[in-house]
Amino acid sequence: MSEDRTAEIVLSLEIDDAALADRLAALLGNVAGLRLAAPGEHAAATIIARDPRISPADIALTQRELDVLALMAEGASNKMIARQLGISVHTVKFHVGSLLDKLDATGRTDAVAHAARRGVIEL
Amino acid sequence: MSEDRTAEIVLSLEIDDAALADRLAALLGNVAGLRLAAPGEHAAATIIARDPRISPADIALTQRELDVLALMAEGASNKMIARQLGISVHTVKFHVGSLLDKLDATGRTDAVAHAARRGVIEL
DNA sequence: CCTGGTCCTGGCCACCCGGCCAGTTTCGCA
DNA sequence: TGCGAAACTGGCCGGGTGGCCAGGACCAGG
Repeated sequence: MSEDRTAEIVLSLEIDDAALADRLAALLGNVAGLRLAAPGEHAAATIIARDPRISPADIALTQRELDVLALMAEGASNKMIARQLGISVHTVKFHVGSLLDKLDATGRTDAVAHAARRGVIEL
Repeated sequence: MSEDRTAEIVLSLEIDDAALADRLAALLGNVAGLRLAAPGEHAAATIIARDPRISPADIALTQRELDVLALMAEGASNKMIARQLGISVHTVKFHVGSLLDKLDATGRTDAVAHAARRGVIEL
């Protein structure tokens, strides 16, 4: 294998908070067996800390809306969703309409993108 | 400020490679000033290492297809994309068709989801 | 020179989507 | 015991979507 288990583990940092980044860099710089990545260098793992103020509001979606949303993210049509959930196409469209409303989206593609951005669903 | 610069930094791990996770946990466990998060505990930062085998192949998309894809991810309709790029709706549909083909998607929503999963676009 | 790839355009058509109207049941909460 | 929220269903319809056919222009490489 190309993996050398004696090699240093290379870590890259993606941290919004500069103070936190400095503290982490200082701490990790003294640990034997791992190393911070040089700019552009491929890292085995990345340490991420995003500004939490960006995504505080998780939208209030009902269970059924979450079901529909998940299938939408899989690219399923209203008809397929209806079959999958054992409900009529009209009901699916009803839930999709609610989702477009709550997610402030103009269409199902936009809805999935918004939901993914806000962490409501995982792609 | 609410930040206590003497407190430990809490890190959580999201690593697909179990061996790598073990090595990192062992290394970081002995570092004074930081600590690994308990399950469910809020962490100041997250160490992420996704299985690279999942997204090795960045699909070969033409520049125009990337343009169309980006606008699709914004929820734009074919008509809006056409206006935005200064081309006809037919041409947009042509590129969308190519995208559906290359991304192995059944529809525009699926295409955006696949593209996001493979890192072709950023939501 | 000719082939292949990309980009562009047109028409046609079945189907899907989203918004509108209307109604039902079930449930928990005041 | 009402009352609203959630879930579900129906019909209707304009516009959007995706698949198919066809074509032309441009440019790099064989």
